[in-house]
Amino acid sequence: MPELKPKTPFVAVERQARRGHGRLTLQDVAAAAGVTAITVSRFLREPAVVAADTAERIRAALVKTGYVPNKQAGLLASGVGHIVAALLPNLANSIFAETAQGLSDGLQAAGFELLIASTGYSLEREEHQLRALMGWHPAAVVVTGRRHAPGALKLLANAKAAGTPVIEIWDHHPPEPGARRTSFTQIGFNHDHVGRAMAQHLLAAGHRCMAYVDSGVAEDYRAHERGLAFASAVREAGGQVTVLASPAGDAFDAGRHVLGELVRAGPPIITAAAFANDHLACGALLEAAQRKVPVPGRLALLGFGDFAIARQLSPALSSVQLPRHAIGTETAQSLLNALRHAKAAVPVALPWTLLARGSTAGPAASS
Amino acid sequence: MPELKPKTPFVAVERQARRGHGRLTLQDVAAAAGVTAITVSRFLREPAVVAADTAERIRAALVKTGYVPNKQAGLLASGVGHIVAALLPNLANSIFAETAQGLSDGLQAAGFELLIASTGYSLEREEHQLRALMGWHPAAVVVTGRRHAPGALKLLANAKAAGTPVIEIWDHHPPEPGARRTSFTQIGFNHDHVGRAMAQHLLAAGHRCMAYVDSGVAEDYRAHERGLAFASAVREAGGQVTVLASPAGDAFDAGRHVLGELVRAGPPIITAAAFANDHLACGALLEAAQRKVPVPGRLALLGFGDFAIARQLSPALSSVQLPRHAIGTETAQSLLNALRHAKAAVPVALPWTLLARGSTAGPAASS
DNA sequence: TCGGCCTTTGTTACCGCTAACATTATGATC
DNA sequence: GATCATAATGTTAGCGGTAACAAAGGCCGA
Repeated sequence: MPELKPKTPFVAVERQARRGHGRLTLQDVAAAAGVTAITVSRFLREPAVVAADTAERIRAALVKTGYVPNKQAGLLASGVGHIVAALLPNLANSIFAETAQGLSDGLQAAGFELLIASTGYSLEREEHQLRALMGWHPAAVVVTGRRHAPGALKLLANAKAAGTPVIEIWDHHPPEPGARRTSFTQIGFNHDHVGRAMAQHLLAAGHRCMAYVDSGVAEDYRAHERGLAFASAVREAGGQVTVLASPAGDAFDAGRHVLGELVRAGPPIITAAAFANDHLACGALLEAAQRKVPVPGRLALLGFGDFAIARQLSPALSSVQLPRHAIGTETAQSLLNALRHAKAAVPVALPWTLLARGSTAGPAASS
Repeated sequence: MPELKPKTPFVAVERQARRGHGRLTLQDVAAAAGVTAITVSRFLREPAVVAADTAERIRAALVKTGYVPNKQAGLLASGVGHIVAALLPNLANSIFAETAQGLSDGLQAAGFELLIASTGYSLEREEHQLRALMGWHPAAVVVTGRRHAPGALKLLANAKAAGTPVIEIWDHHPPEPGARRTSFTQIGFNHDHVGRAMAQHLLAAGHRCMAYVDSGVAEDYRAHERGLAFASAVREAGGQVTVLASPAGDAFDAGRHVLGELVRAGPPIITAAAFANDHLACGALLEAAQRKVPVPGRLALLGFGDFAIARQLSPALSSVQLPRHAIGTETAQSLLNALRHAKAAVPVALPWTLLARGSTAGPAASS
């Protein structure tokens, strides 16, 4: 039966065929199994629908050829993808690294992949990265914090409008009164609350004159926000607050350096300090030990983040334990649910705990 | 057989059109600019080739529509992509987090994206993740270490054969004599050398009876390898070595726990210990301080990794400084070069430094 | 013997973009 | 002004899959 292919353009200039990119395709597998591409495609997605013996041949062909499906093509054709794009300020910072790990853990189990980029806390870079990531048409987008460049905001709003879940992590904050912007699902905690709780903790111990040591990263608005809330709470209670900026560079060293300023300050002398993160606080704690500044007797120290080292020092550093890993896993869960049920992801306020340890123990030295 | 299937059925049942996935396409932009899709496509890739006024109209159309190119489609059509797939044991571990950050830094500048996954040190999970990542047809693949499951090895070999650079990071080791496997580009350092250097350092300080405290992660072959090399070197010099496994869980706590075993051991008593990482060593150092075990007088401690905390303690912890971040950036460089010149990535042995600090200072207590 | 229904497989078109080739407008050359 | 190189844009086909539809064959009851 000579295949007469009726309408072949006779002359047909035999245009230079654009050869494949050299990879194995469904066609190859299909040929090896004696079926057509669509049957293999079906087998891969829903093995039950192909006949048992065909399935067996396909299975063999898959193994023999070592076929790896091209997800670009699959996504293009079906419109459903399995990429989640995530933007974090920094991957090296233990705080975000654990969140990334949590995300990865939660997503991998469900067969999603993580396309990740870091912004270095810069909104400009965030927008740029976001634009690049959106090109992959991710199934969901995860960004850090609720502040974004206008262009980024537009991209996110578009994505949301197109049904792509958009989640803001590491924050959980009521919308600003004036702001007229699309709201996205937030998974994290309220930094104002944490700042106030830090203040309460120190006030309860009898401190009146305190300091907040801000992060060395100027763009870390969350640390700044905690500082503002801390200061408000202290002032409302009739206390005084100094806000110190910590130098850039190694955070332990920065903390050590800040300790000098803290003990030198006054009158009135500062009897307690809250820090933007545990590394700063640990640096100060270590420096205090070296200078024989009694902690908490002369100066109480309160960290943020409960890094592993915090409880190892003596006195142990009081700190705020955060759902670092949980932010990642919760985000993954929320996101997967949203995708499964085609509804918006639900926001989650995650719990944090202020752990009172030695560095803020007992009533303040009234000295 | 229903001979020749003539041609189009005239009436053409107006088959349900498979509408687009709702996103903006090149067509839309082209329409807005009064040109065809290909012209916009060209403009995006090589602005110089379109006429100045056309370019202006296209630019306007792009802004107006807020177009984001579909990279799946682009990659499918052109075969050139900008995804780099990376597999790391763990993203939360500061050691790999910094490498991830380095990779991200190096790649983002060149417009590449990072598709990342973690293996939890499991070769099985590695193979699984790798298979998933390969489906995106990445421009390059980065894996950690030189040990892989057979299936993973096959995938990597296929990728390499297809011209995709494959890089193994965090290791740099001559091929095993017997092993018949494709060799991949390695960027990292030789763990045997480090293990031996650690031994030399302690031997030089006069220690004869020592311990190596292995990682709590059984699958971390590199830590194990350093331990073996350490033990060999010590024994070759006539010393004795005990290898201790550290308990799983928090590494500081594990280190604290191990310290008890170290001081209890003997006779002959152990006068120096090398650790699989700085967290373990710091735990031991802190515990020693608490128990009033003189360091290095009674017991010298040597870490690995030079984590930020190491030099903050007193005595400061001697440790091995690693190119954590550089492994990432070097890998990115090597990979970009390889892609640009279509040749294999060059392997790189990166430098490390043993930093002698207080915890191993002076000649050993001869006691 | 026939049609109806189900199971299994195949055909066609299309996802959004780009390589290769084709075409048209423009200017330079003789 | 005819010829040809050049610049700018358009046309067609195809990347590797999948949705929608179609068809072939088996089984069944009437």
